Amino acid sequence: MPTRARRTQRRNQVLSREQIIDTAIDLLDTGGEGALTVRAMTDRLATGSGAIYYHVGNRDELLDTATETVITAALATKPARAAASPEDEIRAVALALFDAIAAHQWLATRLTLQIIRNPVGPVTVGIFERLGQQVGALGVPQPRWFDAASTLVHYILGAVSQNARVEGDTSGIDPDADREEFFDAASAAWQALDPEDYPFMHAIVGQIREHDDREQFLTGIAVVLDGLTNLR
Amino acid sequence: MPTRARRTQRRNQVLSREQIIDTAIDLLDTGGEGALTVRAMTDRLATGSGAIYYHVGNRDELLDTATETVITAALATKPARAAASPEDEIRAVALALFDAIAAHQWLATRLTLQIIRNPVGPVTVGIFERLGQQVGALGVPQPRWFDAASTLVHYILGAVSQNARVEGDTSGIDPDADREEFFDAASAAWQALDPEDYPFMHAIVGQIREHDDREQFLTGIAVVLDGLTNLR
DNA sequence: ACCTGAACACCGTTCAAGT
DNA sequence: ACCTGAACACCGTTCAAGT
Repeated sequence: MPTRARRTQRRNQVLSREQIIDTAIDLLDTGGEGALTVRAMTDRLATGSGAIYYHVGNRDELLDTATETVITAALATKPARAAASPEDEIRAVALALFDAIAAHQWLATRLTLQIIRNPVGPVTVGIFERLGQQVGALGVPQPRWFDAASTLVHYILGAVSQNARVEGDTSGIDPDADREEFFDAASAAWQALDPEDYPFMHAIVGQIREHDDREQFLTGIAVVLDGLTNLR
Repeated sequence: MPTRARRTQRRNQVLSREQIIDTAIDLLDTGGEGALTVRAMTDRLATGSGAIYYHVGNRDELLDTATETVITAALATKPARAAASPEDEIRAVALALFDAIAAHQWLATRLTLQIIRNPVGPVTVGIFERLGQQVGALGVPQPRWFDAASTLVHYILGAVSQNARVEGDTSGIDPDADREEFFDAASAAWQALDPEDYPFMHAIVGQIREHDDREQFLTGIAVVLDGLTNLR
């Protein structure tokens, strides 16, 4: 009769699941997916590998839980105050995801993976519900709600994933300088393409150089929202 | 003076780079990214690991080359005949990518990865050029070409990636039966969600069950195209 | 020039054993 | 109940050596 749970555990539980997830996220942020090794975890947490497996099952589950933690936090942004338009709500969610992936590069791959194989988890459901609740107010008729929400999710996740920066090679010292160099090299390469075969790339090199990822993302959302308005 | 290259090589070159890439693609298609191991390669090709490294550098490069091969082939679909509309052209490219990922599940992750870190390679450039050439005809003004093409690429790759099926667990015997079961379980889980908290998910369970991925994809493209028309 | 295959450093995961 | 850490099977990659 467990009316009162055994109060003193055998030993102080020194390792919590939460603690494990937090250091996992830390390792991922610092060195990308490759840096999340069981041994790196045991070093940081000063335990044996068994201790980790006692709490988390396996590496893949750890990755999924880390994803869930970050995304849930990102979605927890308060639904704006009172009179926000559906467009504003959608933009808020989209930008929250954009920023989450900017802060955690490894998320891009993992997020897609989770949506593919765990349509029932809090990540997939959370994103769909949050965005989906707005499409009605947007003027989309009921029978098209799923189509509309899917289009939004596809665009947002696609854009956000492709804006993630290079993973693994976080070895480079100054991230900004890296980005500059990266772009210089890319521009040069685009310029070098045969204009006969690649007229479009030639026409837009300048635009690529000057564009701002976040602004372009918002433009894309505006395009999709506009299109959804005409969905009958 | 190498006016005429040494005609007889020391030994018949028995292993070609192309051959290596082909078996890599085969392994990937059969068992997902996890199945592409150097040892599996040496078994299939009856060589030592060194032979493979002589031709390809490393595993990551092999994965990239495989991606390049498949995507290039997919894009090589002839640009429809004469009078195709820009919308038709875009749809043709989109569906080619859709089908490529359907046939090669591992592509989803790898394609995004390549676009992120190799903006200069044939994959990124090929996709952008092919789609981009149409946005002018669509009525998008020059200064917005990059925005328009990006929106298209983001949507298409997002949608196409999220339609990829579960990787790794190709262990299940009958893929169709699997899909059925998978959907039944998902539907049940969605039904079980609290309708107070998840009104949208409840409203669309039926739509999810009945929808067709490919059709929905085309709807999404129509939405984006429609939105692009108003991009000034 | 092209290939062999042993060797190396490093993985994720398990499990008997401890407290 | 919670943790330890040696052991296992398996990785990707290198490299001296062969032809």
